Amino acid sequence: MTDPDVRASIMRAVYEALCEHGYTELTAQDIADRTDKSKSLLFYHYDSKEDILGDFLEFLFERFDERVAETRDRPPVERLAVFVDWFLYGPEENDRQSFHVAMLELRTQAPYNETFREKLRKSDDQLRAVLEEILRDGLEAGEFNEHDPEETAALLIAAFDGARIRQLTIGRDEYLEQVRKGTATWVFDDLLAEDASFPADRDPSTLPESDQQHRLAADLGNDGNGDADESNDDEPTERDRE
Amino acid sequence: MTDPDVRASIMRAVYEALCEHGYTELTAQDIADRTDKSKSLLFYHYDSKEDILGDFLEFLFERFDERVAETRDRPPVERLAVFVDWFLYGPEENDRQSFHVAMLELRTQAPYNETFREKLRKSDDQLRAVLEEILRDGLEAGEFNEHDPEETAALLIAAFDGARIRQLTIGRDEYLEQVRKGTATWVFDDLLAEDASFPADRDPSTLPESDQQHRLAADLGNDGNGDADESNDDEPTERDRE
Amino acid sequence: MTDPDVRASIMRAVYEALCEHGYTELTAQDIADRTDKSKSLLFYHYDSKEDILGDFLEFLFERFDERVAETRDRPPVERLAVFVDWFLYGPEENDRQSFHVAMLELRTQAPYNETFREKLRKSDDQLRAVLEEILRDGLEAGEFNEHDPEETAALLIAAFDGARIRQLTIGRDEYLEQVRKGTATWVFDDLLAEDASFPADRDPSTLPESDQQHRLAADLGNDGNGDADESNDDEPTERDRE
Amino acid sequence: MTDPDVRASIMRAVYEALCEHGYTELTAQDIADRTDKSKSLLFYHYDSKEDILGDFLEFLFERFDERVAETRDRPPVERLAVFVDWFLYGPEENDRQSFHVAMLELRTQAPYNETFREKLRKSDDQLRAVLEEILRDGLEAGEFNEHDPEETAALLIAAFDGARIRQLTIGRDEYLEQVRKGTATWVFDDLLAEDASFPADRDPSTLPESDQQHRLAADLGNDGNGDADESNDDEPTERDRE
DNA sequence: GATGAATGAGGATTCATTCAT
DNA sequence: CATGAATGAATCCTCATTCAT
Repeated sequence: MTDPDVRASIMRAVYEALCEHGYTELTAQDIADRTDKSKSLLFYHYDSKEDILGDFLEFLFERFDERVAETRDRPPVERLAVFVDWFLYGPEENDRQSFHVAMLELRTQAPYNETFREKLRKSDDQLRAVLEEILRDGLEAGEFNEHDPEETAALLIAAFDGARIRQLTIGRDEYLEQVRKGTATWVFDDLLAEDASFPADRDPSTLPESDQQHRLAADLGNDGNGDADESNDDEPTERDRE
Repeated sequence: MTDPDVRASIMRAVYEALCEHGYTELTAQDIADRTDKSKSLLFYHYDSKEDILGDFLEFLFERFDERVAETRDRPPVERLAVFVDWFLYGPEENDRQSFHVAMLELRTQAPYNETFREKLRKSDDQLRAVLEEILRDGLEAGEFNEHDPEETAALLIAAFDGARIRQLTIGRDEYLEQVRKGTATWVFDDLLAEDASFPADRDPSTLPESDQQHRLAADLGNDGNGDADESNDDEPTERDRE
Repeated sequence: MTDPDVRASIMRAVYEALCEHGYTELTAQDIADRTDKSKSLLFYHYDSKEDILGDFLEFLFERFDERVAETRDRPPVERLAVFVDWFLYGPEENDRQSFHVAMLELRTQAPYNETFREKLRKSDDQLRAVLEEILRDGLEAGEFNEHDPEETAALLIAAFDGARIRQLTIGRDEYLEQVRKGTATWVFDDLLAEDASFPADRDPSTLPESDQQHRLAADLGNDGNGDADESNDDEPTERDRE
Repeated sequence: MTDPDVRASIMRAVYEALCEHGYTELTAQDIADRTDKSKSLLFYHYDSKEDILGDFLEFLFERFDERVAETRDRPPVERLAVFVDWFLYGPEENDRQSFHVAMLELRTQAPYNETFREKLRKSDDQLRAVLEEILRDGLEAGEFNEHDPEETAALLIAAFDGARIRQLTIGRDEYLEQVRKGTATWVFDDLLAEDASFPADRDPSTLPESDQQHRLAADLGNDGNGDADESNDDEPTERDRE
């Protein structure tokens, strides 16, 4: 796998195929179908289907890396708010749920798959590191009250992840809002120095234009608003079955 | 499906097969193999493999129902501690990880499966109801400070679930302890009236003898320490592949 | 199989199951479902599914026998007209097509099944014998011109059967009318003595009230107008798949 | 399915499998076994077993098309005689009965199968068109007396088809001769202008060397006298059961 | 007689992966 | 590089038939 263009086109195909079929129902053919190349070629570039997905995780990780740096110059409170919104609501509110569902499926394969596990660990480490950095910066800047950044980061990430997962799997969208309010009540209100306050209600208009995942979609060469199913609410999208 | 014994034996087979193969790799044959009956019989009792798993979720739900009542007579603070320990650590510390991993796989299929979704929703509703009940009881008993039980329950469950999921998928056991401490710091310390305090460190010896999931194992007719893989730590168990 | 009531109820179940599922898709369960007894009992009374169908053919044959006698006292020309209408249009015009389609499927199994073959031969022999009898009676009565009854009977039955089959299989209803007119033109017009004439157009109102197959339905204990699909024309009924 | 050779080899395998197993008992494996390829390959080229059979009907239709043209330059009376012989007796007298039985089974599935129905209709339309053409040509050439070609064609085809079906299913070979004589008596003797006469007895020696179905066999790449069962008379061949 | 339970022997279809060209 | 063709190993599910009660 030398040619970055070929890789990019495969990665994009994987992304789209995951959105439409989910991970469990994903076939090599599904990926090839979203490429202008043949299925056989996939196995020329990769040793196995698993290998392709492994590289996809790597690809995601690389993109994430690039994006994180971009928010480094913002003040800690703002970065924290962006982080919360990004994690809890993802791109375009409920958009791309199907992709996140597929990623969730993939995550559940990590216990059985060394490669997946390793990549997801790197990703987890990095995610916590970013949040810890924000918290530490806030401490140093005197914007946050004294606390243990590591412990707090772990709690917040667990809470956000848990909320997102329940929303994605059982379609309970209200979870997101409840958990957001819960973190505001129990954590942020105490975390922020007395003069500051975490926005009680989420106001999307204050968000920076291009958040992380918009960028992911852009990187993948689509508009982040492709032909994948996006509807949601009470009835999660049925898997696309050919 | 009239005979409860037959159902029980199938449910147990499903449990064991899930532990050994995970959900994604689970075949009807795997289930039958853990029964003294033939594969065809499964389809005599159930319409499809999916149907079997659906009933398994129902079965789990029924057991859970029965167990919850048993802790009702304890004081709220104790119930809360039991709840946290049960959720975060599950039975026998790291035991039966493989089962929980499989359940996690199954949960990720809910977006594609109406039946799974519905059962998991019932389960989620009940779980939150139990925690809210504990919180409300504590408020009424004056053991807890004023707070919004619904919001708090949602936050705690999300955090516990998220921690467990990360531990299960990427094998980061320290997540559990970090999140436990985080909730103690940010939530429980404020929640409990001044004279009470949430145990800073978890001490298994103080736990009541038979917690929920020991009971599940017992219900399923095994010792909760069966032949399923149990090793964990840094390297999650590889799926048992025939 | 001693009890005639049991046999009758099974025969009726076979009839209904054939109407709804066709022969190829017919299962022992389908038959049992239309009985108030269990599937196992079928195999108590019969050695095999094939055996059941064999007895069903026998049953049909017995009914047919009884019916034929009833028209014996009519004049030959009238009997001939009834025969043609009965054969070409069956009961209630296009009704019970599904049954006849199933019987056609069954007939095609005769080459592989000694029992079926034998019963169908008996049935064929009898059918030709009846027509020959009519033709011979007409000859003797001077109502028909000189001809070879055996040869004519064979031709007519082949033509009627072929027309019916094409109508049933490819849904070309016009075949029936064309063949009826064809036989009138080429056979009946020459067959009938100069003073008589075969009705050029078929007029159902002149038919005797209860023709053969109404009786079959009645014998089977239903109204000959059950819940089986009856629609037809250009698009033959799709098989009922549970 | 681009390669015509592959298609041809599959079509031939279908033909042979149909001869040996009949339609009802035909499995994908039976077809693959008569190929030098694997069963999976069938599903690479076709979507389903049904799809294969659908294409087989199409294939037959194409062959038939080609053959019809070849007799176009003969005089109407001769074409009529060839038509009758071909239809009533098929290739090599009683040869390939098993194939025709299988086709009959397939025809009875048309009511349940849109694709089969459509192809069989095309085939039926063409068959009648050919006969009507012969009759019309004979009228124009003054070789046939005045009549309605459409009506006559329908009658003849119904009679021939009905005769063939009865012969195939119940093994009454005499039907063929009787119906042939019947048509001669009632139709052809009147149809032909006074100076001509339809051959009273069938004399195979006068038939043109290569009739239609010899050609089919040849097209299919075998000698028309393959290893399929051919015995007949009173006891139709038992289906070949593995 | 009657039945619920049980099963063996398929049978259609899928899919990751390989290979000749 | 690229691909169409090819396949082995599964996998779910069906169903006639049997059997213990």
